[in-house]
Amino acid sequence: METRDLDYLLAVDEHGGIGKAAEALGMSQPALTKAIQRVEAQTGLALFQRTAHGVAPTQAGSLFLARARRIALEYEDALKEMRALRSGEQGVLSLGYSPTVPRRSFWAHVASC
Amino acid sequence: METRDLDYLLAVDEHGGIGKAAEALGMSQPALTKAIQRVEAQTGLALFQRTAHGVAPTQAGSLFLARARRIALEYEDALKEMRALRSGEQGVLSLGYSPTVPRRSFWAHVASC
DNA sequence: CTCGATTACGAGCCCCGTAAATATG
DNA sequence: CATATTTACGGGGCTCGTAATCGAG
Repeated sequence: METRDLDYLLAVDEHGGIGKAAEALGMSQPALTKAIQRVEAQTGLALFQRTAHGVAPTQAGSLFLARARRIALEYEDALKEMRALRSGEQGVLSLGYSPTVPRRSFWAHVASC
Repeated sequence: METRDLDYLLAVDEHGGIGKAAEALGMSQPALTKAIQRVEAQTGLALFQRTAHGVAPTQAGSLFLARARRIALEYEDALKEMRALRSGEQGVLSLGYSPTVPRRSFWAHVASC
């Protein structure tokens, strides 16, 4: 499964239709149709019910969409964290302690950072 | 990003080396090398430090691995839930209530399921 | 009638395998 | 020395676009 597929699912759910979602995603309707079918094949269940005015999540679809939202968010968070590390906004603070170092000079050193 | 890539990362971390991980994954070592580089390109950071005896996670790598573990688990959980739904082990229980239905016959009906 | 599904075709990309040479700690 | 990286080559699969047609609520 690709993270892109999660966005596809969420877009279809948001727009309530494959055609509209495809337009919003900047892709063709047949491509998105196939993408959704791909995911449904991987889960082994119909995730959307096709109606005359578009699509609506099935019960299984609702459950999977909830998980998809969660996973998509955590993936984005992971990338954000990496971006933060990259731009130096955030770092990993490591504190080492050795009994041979006087506590006073240790904290003085920390403070000077 | 593909979920497969998460497994690649975790395997490399587990085995402490790209060569060994590649063997465990049943793929070639150059392919896994490129896969890791792919992920590192997407995160914009080096996730593993190359040593003489294999590789070790960098600080950024440790952070990303933790998130990767979490996401991989949640993805598996999502698939498991779908599998459970599919095989009827689990379902979505919906209870509807209408004042016009006598409570006694309602519960009698539920019990008969 | 509206929207999704399907078909057919092809283009392009991506991932991987193999094999050998190179770099690094 | 062991391990990872790089290079070159090719195969295979997957994803998408287009265009047109079919199917169903």
